[in-house]
Amino acid sequence: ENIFDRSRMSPKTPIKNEPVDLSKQKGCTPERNPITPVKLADRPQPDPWTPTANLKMLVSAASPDMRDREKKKELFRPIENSEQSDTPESLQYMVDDSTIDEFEKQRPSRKQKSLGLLCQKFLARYPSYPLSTEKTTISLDEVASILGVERRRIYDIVNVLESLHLVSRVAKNQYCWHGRHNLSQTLKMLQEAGELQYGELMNFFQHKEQDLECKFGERKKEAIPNSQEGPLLDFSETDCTSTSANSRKDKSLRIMSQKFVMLFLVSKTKIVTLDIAAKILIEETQDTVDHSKFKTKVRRLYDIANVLTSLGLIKKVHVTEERGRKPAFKWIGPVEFPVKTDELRGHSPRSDLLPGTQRGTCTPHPSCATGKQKLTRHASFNGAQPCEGTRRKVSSEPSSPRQERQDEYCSKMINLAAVCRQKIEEDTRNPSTPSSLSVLPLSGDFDFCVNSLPQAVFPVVQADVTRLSLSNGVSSQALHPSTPAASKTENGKPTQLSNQPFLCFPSSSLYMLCGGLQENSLRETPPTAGDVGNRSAEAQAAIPPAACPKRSSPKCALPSAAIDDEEPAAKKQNMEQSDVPLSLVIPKKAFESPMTESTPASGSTSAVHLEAFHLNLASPVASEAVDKESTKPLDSQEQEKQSQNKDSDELSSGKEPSSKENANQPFLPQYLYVQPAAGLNSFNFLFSANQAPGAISLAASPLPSLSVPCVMVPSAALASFPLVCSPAITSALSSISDGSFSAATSVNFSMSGLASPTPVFIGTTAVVTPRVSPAPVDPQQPVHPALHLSPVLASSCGAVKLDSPVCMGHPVTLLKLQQPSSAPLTPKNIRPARHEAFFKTPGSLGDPVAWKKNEGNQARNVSSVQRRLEISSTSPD
DNA sequence: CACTCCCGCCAATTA
DNA sequence: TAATTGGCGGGAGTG
Repeated sequence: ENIFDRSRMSPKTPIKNEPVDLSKQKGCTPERNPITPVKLADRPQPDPWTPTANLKMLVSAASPDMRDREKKKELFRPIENSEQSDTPESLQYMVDDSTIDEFEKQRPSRKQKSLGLLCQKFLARYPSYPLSTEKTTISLDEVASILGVERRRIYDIVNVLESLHLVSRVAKNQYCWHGRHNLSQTLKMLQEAGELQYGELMNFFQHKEQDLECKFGERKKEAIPNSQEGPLLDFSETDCTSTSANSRKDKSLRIMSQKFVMLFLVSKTKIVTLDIAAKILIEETQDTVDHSKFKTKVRRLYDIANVLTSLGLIKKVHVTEERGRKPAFKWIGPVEFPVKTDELRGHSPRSDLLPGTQRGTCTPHPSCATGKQKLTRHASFNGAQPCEGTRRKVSSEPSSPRQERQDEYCSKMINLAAVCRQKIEEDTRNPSTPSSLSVLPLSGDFDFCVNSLPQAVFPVVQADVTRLSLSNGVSSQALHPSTPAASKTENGKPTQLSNQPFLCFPSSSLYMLCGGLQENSLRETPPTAGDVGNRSAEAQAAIPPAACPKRSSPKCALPSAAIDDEEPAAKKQNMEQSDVPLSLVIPKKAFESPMTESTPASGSTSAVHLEAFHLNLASPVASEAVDKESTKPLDSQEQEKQSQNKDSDELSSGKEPSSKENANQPFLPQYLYVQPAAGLNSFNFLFSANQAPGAISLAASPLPSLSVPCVMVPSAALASFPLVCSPAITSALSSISDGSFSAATSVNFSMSGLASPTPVFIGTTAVVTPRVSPAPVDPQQPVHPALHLSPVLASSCGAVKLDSPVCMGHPVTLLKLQQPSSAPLTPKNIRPARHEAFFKTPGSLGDPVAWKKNEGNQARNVSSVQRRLEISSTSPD
């Protein structure tokens, strides 16, 4: 077919331009008709083709011509005419009608030009299972010319293939064809990553939102995983990548592709709707909600889907949901992979992944590959590991297993986040307000916020968690006395507070993210504690400075009340100190009851979910932690630091900000709050901006980062509100909820009214310890555990204030807080630098090492997830 | 009209 | 600086 087309087309114009021109020309082209007779089949019947055969044909035929043509295109255009004219066309031209029709046919219909088809052609050129020994190099230029397409299109294909390790980039314009040998491994990795992440979420969701689940469940699940996935992938693979280009690549098709695939692998149904996937991806990316972004994401997903379809991994289907029929894709590729994890992590993954990529260049790769590299890479590694680095990071290779672990944790975190987002999104959608996120005026900021949150938070969190025990908690404190945390603690809030992890609230759909705001630091908090921290916060803030305010305002609402009350003073102080944890919340009361209540009463589902969640997390975490530790000592440290930072940040940010003054408050914590409008099924998330930083810090391991403190609240519950986290409480909590949790404890939250519903609370920090504890030493491990969620009931106390008002109202609000304060909080180890960089903006930092990554990531915010991941990974020192 | 998604501008990166 | 990559979104093709 192609050939035909080519013959016709190619002669004329190579590719693009033609359409229009062609039309005219086409008229001319008639000649082709003669020629094309064959063509008939071409367009219309894509399927039929045999990829290879056609390809070959095309190639053979086209290649020569095509190449030239493309290049010539422009030239040709003019020429085309001539050419065409040359041919009988002119005559035909006359003929027009008939000819024209043919043209049309011939004319490359859109379908013919589709990326999927192009991909098939591309794939046809290479053996699915090339001899392991030999490597086939692919020249982009050559392929482009052969296939008669713009190079740009080839990039689209190659990027997706690269994400699956079917090819790897060797050098400029040069890719190495690996074939599908590694595909299963790659898929395993992705699946694992996805599962880890989303698994928890899944459970969580499932329990709670069964309803949603029905429809959404899958989605959510998927979504969750996705989010995680992204990161995971990123981490593992990205590490390198991230380093180099956080910015662009984060959003890259490559990453999106991996995430997308992860979703499928995670999904029970194996069906992923585009919208869900888009949402998920956006989340990760942080982008947000904008409709435009959504559209863009969808476009990209189509691009990816076309390639995956060509690979025979998915097929288009339609899913009928509430809203109606939605386009979706079903996974038709392999579902089970034998070794998955082990291999992946152990070696196979890498080998597979890497290998695939191949970069033989990077011998070192493995090491490099590992997540950390990125981080380190930046700084130290760059030089050291050129391999990948040189490459571009290739993208994602799955590099190291370790990373994966981290990733897992992270992913979990992420998943949660993702879930939240999804919910949010859903809510938004459903509800009247489509884009909840967008809702916030902050959009820009918003993005940041979001990004930051997720990214920073999650990743960070994980790392921390794993390594540190969440936040603060235990590990950090215990483990790292030296850490800032302690100091903070003194201030008033225990370190733990600062750490705070997550809170999950049952009901409604709010999402709050809290971050420390720069402002805080600015304003009030003098950087005392940790300049760095502050800075970091600032940095973050900086990025979106504008945003901050915005957010703050919105958010303010929420927490503010509660926060204000409590915190104000304390908070500020804390902030200064750096802590501030989640004061937002409130709650002392909560403590008490919460735990208990939560567990039992609360409920219900949510509680359960949470718990489950915890469990899940914990286990993985722990393992990961261990692994990581073993593997990466650095990371752990970093993580710790991060965690600390986070904690502090979180805490600080958490509270205050929101409530009161939002933006400017002394410290505003940054929160990201999202309300789901509609029905949210809800989750509410509360993140503290602070965390992000922390998270960032984590970077060390790519993964890790659960530490982030987040609070998720179910929308429903929100109404009541509830949650608060107070450091103090934490302890209580810990005891209450799970043991695990308690230890860490930092988290506290109380839910007020909601109790019943299910407030869930997840605290990273606190929890950690206990379970993990064993490994206390390694903070990391503990950390994971930390994540646990503990459901808490909140009493209605203070918490309510916070949220309810504000939160509830808006569909979504994100606040980004940067919270500098936090940094201060836990200054610990954290390197200031990072934070700064981290926060700062992307560019600014120049920091060395970690920064880079972090910065990059952050800077970009955009790509939130990835970056986060990256960031986290970065940490290493 | 909605869904797809091609096309290619142009920014980010790299050489 | 030039070339390579690749994000992004307009807007056209398709149903």
